[in-house]
Amino acid sequence: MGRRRQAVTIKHVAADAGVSLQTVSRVINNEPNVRPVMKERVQASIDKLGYVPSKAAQQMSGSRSYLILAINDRDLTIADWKAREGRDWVDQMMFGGMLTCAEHGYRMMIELVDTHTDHVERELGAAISALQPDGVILTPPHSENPLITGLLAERNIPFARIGSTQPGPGIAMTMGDTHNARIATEHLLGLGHTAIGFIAGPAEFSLSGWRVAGWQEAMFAAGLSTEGLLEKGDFGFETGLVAARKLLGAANRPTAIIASSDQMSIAVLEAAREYGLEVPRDLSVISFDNSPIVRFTQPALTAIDQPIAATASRAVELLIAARDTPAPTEPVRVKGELVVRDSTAPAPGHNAA
Amino acid sequence: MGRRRQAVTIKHVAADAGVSLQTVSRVINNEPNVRPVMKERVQASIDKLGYVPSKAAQQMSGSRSYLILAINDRDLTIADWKAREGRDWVDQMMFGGMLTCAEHGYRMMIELVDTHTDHVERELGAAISALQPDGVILTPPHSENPLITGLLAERNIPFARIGSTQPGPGIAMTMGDTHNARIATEHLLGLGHTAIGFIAGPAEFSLSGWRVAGWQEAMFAAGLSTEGLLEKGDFGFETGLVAARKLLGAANRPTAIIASSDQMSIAVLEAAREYGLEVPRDLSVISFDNSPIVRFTQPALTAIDQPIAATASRAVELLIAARDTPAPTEPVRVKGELVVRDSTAPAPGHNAA
DNA sequence: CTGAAAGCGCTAACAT
DNA sequence: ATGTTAGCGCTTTCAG
Repeated sequence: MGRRRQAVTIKHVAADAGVSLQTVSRVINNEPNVRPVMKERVQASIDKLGYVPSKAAQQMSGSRSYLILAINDRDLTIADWKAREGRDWVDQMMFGGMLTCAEHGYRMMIELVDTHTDHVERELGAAISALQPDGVILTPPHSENPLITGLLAERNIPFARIGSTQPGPGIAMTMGDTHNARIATEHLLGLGHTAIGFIAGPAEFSLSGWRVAGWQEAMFAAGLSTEGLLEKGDFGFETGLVAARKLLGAANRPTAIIASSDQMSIAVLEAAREYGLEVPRDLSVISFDNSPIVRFTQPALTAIDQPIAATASRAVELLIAARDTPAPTEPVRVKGELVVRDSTAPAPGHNAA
Repeated sequence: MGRRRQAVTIKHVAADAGVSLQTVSRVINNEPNVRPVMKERVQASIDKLGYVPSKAAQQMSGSRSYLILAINDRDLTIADWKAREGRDWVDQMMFGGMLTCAEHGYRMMIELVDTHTDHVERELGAAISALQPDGVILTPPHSENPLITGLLAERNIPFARIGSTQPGPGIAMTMGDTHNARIATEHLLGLGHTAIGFIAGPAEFSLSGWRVAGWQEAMFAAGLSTEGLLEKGDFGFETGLVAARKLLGAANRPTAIIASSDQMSIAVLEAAREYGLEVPRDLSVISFDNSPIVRFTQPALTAIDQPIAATASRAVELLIAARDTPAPTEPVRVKGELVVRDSTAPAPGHNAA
């Protein structure tokens, strides 16, 4: 395997255009102080020779790496990939992140990092030393891990924290969980439901709490109680089933349930079947995530669409801009929206408006 | 934004261990000609200082980039991401590819390239010039594009062609399509079906033909005709529906249909409904791909699981090994398997064995 | 506005 | 077995 050197380098371009390396460099980086004539001449040579600057060399010489690193939880991600249950979080991150990166001449790379070990710092530190990314996107549950945010801050690398509103270094971002839970609840209120149950996600995720808050706000605003209507799961089917059974087995059985994940919503469907309840006639269900499978459940699930792609895209923009613009100090909010399908209907005995 | 230089470099390690840069380099790369004592001393310094070599610098100095590029079709991939219909091809490639890369200290990056333009060479050439990957994984329909394979061969970059058995440069790989179609057909034959329809994929994909071949082989071996039992789609729902209607509307209606994609299989389910046929009582269906949604259709689909992750993993291994071992000359075959669910049953009027 | 020089962190090639 | 030298391709000083 012969050594593979860059086919055409800045030198070739410089020689071809009859200018110095520096001038070519200025043209590449769109820097000032180049006469239009020169710029044109150089650009012509670049096009002619098909020159593309080497990212490694650019990085070496102390400029950018043109790399954004998206950090995901290793165990969760691998579990999703193995299970093939349709969770397309990674896909949607790439969708939003990669394409926006490409627009700016950047690339995005996914990096899996263990949350639960004490090697977090070693793992992330190694990735950063090896790759020297220009920006990092943190996803829950990494977003609020002080070991991680601390390391990034210390190394002076711009980063976005998706699913975190805490103050501190890095760009805080949310997908509008409170708002999303509120509009889901309001949708049900509008259908005449008054007993609306909620299955929350695990406490390690801040967004679990925000969603509960949105639901409670809407309920309180409607003058309704949430007493005995809140259960908790871990986003998975099993715990969702337990939670759903509790809700449906209670004396004051809700006529609608909002579950904080698609798997837990499917569990609600299952529990409803067990209790002989027909969805949506006897029970309305709203899901969170809106991953591909929700269109194929029986019935298809009304769901809050988490704007993962849009958020990743926004994160990339902010990270790239962070080079010259100060990062936003307030949390950046990218709101989700409700996609109405067949799992929601007027409350039993309620005359539709 | 202060300049971010490598925190700890090979120099620091060399100084700390009291050896030359070269010795440290040798230890890093596990090269011979280092006394165990030295090696230990250097390793101690590396661990102490938390040193991790910069990929950019390694690449610059003419060694590896430690990067494997996975090329996917831009339009198809973006369409999948947009549609969110559960196609998890990219996920599964990352699953297999990334993890295997990580085991060897490599990373994998997804790159989207347009098939249908004449910029293919420019686009891919640019990615290669910028990134200098140590290996490239080609997926259909890129795998047999001579513009692409030619470019890669010319630049002397090891590459794998998934879904291609043609001779020529690069490692040819298949997911056992002929075999897979055969076992699907045999499964149906075993259930007593004799009229087994097949909905093929588009001709641009070699694997479309292989699958047809596997089906035909099995049919012929059983002494059955395939006359009027073959239709074609483009892997999508709409064309699948047209094909399914043709098959089910024909005089000699098949009692079973194999469709070359999940979307087309869902279309078969839809068409069956139109014709008042109950699956699997009146019609058995086998799908290809086994993406997440097939478990949620009514009924859940029996499907051939395409071993995307396993194939990507194998590709990475072969690519990394290509540095010192000659690449395999025969096509590498990673077989899929049949996952039996609820869409297949004995043929009408057939007594189960 | 343009160019020349120095160096980023590492490894290949050549000493020793 | 170890060290020295010379670059890789680019950008950042610093001179003109």
